[in-house]
Amino acid sequence: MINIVNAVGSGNLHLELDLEQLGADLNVPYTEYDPENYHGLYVRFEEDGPLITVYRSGKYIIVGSSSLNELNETNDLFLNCIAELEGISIPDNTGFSIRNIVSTAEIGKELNLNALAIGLGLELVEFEPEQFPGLVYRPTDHPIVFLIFSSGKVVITGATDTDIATDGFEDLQSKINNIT
DNA sequence: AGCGCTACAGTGTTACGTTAAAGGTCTC
DNA sequence: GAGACCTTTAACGTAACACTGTAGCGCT
Repeated sequence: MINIVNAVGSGNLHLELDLEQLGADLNVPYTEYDPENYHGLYVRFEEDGPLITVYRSGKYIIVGSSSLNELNETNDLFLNCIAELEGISIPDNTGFSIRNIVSTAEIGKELNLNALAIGLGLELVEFEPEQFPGLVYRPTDHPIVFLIFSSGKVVITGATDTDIATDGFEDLQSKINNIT
């Protein structure tokens, strides 16, 4: 069982945007544009909600959603707000898609990371406890990366679909059971 | 003419900033 | 004890670098 903690998606409005003007015109409670600090316009619908970063090219990124539903709802809200603006028409296909899902899971037992590193294959593993306490595992059969901790907790990142993360984690569990 | 050095242009790479989780280490 | 930092991942555009190639100059 995996638990999504962060979903990242991106899309394209296919419009050249004046970010300063857009930030002023958008009917959104939180916007921030400080080109001296960063060249993207930050947009939020809630103080602690997902963050939308909009670029001059019309491309945008949404980060910080704790579910795919929240990610898609935020995208819809954003597009509706843009569509309300005078002189801007939103294309039918913004190409919005999920780019990265970060999730957590639990193996359910304490792990010996040194033994696990050998069992998983040293060429697929990075483990430098003096630098970072988690073991980084990049399986060849799944397009994801695992951060595995001695407590048995696991962070799964790089997935573009929940099925990819779930399948990868189930595979990891069975590998760990064979090793330990 | 040929070589070596310097200066500049152009290209390529990297960091930035954002988000989230995990747990160890360090500073205050 | 609290908080920051370390690591990973993805997207994005810009700035700051590093690096390479070329041109020009001076010396032998």
